[in-house]
Amino acid sequence: MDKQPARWKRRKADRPAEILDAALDCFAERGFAATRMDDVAARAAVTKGTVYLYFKTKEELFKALVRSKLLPDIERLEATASADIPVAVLLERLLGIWVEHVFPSRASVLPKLMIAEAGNFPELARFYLDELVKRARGLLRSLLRRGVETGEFRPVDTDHVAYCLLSPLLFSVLWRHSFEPHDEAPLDIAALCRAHLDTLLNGLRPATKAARTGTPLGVEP
Amino acid sequence: MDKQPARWKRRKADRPAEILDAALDCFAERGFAATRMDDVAARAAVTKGTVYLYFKTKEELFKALVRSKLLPDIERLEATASADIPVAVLLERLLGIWVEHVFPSRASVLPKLMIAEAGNFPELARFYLDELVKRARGLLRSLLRRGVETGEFRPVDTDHVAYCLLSPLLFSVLWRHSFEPHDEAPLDIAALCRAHLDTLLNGLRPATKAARTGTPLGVEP
Amino acid sequence: MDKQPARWKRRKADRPAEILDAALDCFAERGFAATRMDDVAARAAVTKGTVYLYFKTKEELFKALVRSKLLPDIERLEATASADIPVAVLLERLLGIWVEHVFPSRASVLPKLMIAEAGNFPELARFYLDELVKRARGLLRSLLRRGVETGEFRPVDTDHVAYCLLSPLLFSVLWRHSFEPHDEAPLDIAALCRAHLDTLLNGLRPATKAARTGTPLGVEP
Amino acid sequence: MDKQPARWKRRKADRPAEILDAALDCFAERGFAATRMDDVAARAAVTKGTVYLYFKTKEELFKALVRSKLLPDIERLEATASADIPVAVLLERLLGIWVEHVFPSRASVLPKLMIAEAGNFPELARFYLDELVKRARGLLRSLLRRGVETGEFRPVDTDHVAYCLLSPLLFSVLWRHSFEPHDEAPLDIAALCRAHLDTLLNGLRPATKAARTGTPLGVEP
DNA sequence: GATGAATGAGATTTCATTCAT
DNA sequence: GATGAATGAAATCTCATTCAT
Repeated sequence: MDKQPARWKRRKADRPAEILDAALDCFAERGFAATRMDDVAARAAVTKGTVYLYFKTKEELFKALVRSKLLPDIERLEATASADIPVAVLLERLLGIWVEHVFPSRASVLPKLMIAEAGNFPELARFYLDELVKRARGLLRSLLRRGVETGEFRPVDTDHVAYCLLSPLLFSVLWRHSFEPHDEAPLDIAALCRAHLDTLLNGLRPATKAARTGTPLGVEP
Repeated sequence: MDKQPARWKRRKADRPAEILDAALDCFAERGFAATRMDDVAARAAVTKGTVYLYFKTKEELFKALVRSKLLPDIERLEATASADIPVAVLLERLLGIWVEHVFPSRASVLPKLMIAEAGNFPELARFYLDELVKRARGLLRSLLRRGVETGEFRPVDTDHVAYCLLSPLLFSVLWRHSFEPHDEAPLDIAALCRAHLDTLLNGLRPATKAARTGTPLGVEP
Repeated sequence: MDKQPARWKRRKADRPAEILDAALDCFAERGFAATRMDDVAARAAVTKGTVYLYFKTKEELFKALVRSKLLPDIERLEATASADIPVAVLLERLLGIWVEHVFPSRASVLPKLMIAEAGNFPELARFYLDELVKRARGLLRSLLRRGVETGEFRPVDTDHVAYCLLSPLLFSVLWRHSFEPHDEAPLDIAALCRAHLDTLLNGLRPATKAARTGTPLGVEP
Repeated sequence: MDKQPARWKRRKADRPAEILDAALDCFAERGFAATRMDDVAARAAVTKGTVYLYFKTKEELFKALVRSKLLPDIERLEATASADIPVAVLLERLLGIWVEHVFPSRASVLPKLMIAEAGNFPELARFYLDELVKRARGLLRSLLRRGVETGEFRPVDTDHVAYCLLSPLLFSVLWRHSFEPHDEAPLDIAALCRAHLDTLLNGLRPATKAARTGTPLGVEP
């Protein structure tokens, strides 16, 4: 009577998605451990009990979050990379997607969360490694190999150059969700990617006759 | 008589350092939140009360840990970088230090911890940013600028290339403490640094006449 | 079309009974507190809401269960006991009913439940005491008194011998629902009742001259 | 400052025993499930945290309680039963101990608790069965067998008569902790044991010539 | 009548922190 | 200085109960 006036209003099938969104925000702000289920519930505008209605434990919530937010991105990147055009152009497009869509999305905290919590969630770490990291790594490696095979790039250790290709991208999202808020100026992600692409493609360009006379590493013995 | 004989009156002056070492291990394994003060105390072979004797709170312990473990490394790098030799050689040395000393040290978890907890420890994040990140960033930027000024490198956006230079190094320690244990093969840090240096120095090499006729980014407009 | 066709419009009148049966099973397996309304609903193949449609609270469900399952048994026993034949024969029949019908029935957990929860359900305890225990106790007492009055039994403290008569029967159902599953062999309820009846009737047989010369308790002073 | 005036007063090694006593009281009153750890803590005059300092979970507390309170009683009974005197005298003594020490003790709720919770604590049920029930059962069986062997008792199914011997004793403690508080008059445990012993010993007395002419069960076929 | 999404009070359990010894 | 028993606030998770549909 003097109780709640009007609960049970909504009855959506997207309650789980709403909760996942709320969880993403909370985990992004405070990390996994420091986020309370109450926080998630409050941000999703439901009660704690409702969260538990859809996710059996906090760990399951975290896992569901990681699982649900990742595959779209990697699939988009994979689709882009399958086009039959020069590798350099593909790389430019991939970095463009990163600048335009990956970096700005709220889901870009997930790599940080995964790195931080991999030790505490071995099963999830393996999932993330298999479904995301290895696919991305394989994608970059195959692009680099293709470039080398077609003569677009000079021969390099493609396995490890793939990490070099990836690292600044990973760095950008980590930085954004850790130190950027405390730094004087925000990271210019477009400039970073431009500089990265510029340096890398130059670094991979096949040696010309003239260039070949220089020392490979630019270091005099 | 039934007590410990005065065998190991351990040097009391070392207690704090021992506790910090224990804390480093614990935080490395489980992260900040999941580490209990009991864990730290047990690993330091003291009681919880003793930990509190030296560190007022768990947060203070974390801060002291981060503060105490960082400066040696950055100072070593700064010292190395101040030598008056070609920048390429300096970079090679820096990466050598990374491979030999930074990467293998237990303290290499700290970047991961800091990235994970920056949001929860603003004050510490600022300290880490000022005393470590900015110094490292400045160091790399000044090296790159010197390379450009002396003509050793072609003109580039040194501010952002500095991040590209740093990223694979950061990646290596993050990887080591997150996914490496779940991956098939361990990361070959030496190979990574070799590939990184190779690509980067090539990418920074001033354009020769022949090279200059190619498209800068290797991309046809 | 995508709903259930009107196949099994189950008789609505049976719902409460079905729920009570489900509740009996659940309470039997886990006890009152450890049984969730979800369990009961699931076993009755309805939803939780339906259970609440018929039973206002979990306590009411428990009370209704106890109330509904008991009277048939006691009434059967009372009917049997009213026959005008020797008490010894009556007792034999009563124990036969116990062996054949009471012990094997699912409702034989109820005494255990009542003993366990009497403290938490005073009102129900009083109901059970009045409607069941006292009636059973009165029945046994009157049988014993009749036996004494007719000279079939020797004079004894019928009030307390009634408890002795009852105890092994109670024991049998308690045992069945507590330790029997962990014991090596199941309880042979028929043998138990045979031994009980044998000992008791012998113990109640009027002393003969020869016997009377022995010490009453078989104990030499 | 305006905090607690004087905690940390006591420092006893018997804290665990105090908590067990408190738990016994609480479980006795409300059963296992309905007892909150707060209740136990409050009755032991400590805080919840202290209870968890000594007992890892509520289940462990229950197990420790059962384990700690039982062996003394059974050992006392076993010691008594080992005396080399007529079995009838021994039984009289055993029932005397029951009346004087077992029945009145607070620990006499434990059988009720064990019966109620055996289903939820299989491991504990097995412990109780092995360490208590089987020992008691074995003790009674061997006494009865000895009586039969020495000719003090007539030949009977000792295995099942043992249950008949035990049942009224078990009944007494169950009754005390379930329905007695709701019944008009308390159970006269001494009278019950007297009646039990009287009936049983008479029932076991070897048949005399005169008695042997009667029907064994007092029932005409 | 039946449903089941949602609630919210309350239970167990954890752990950083304190302080008498 | 060192200890460790004790605390108490807070977090996770459960579940009896409600009520719009």
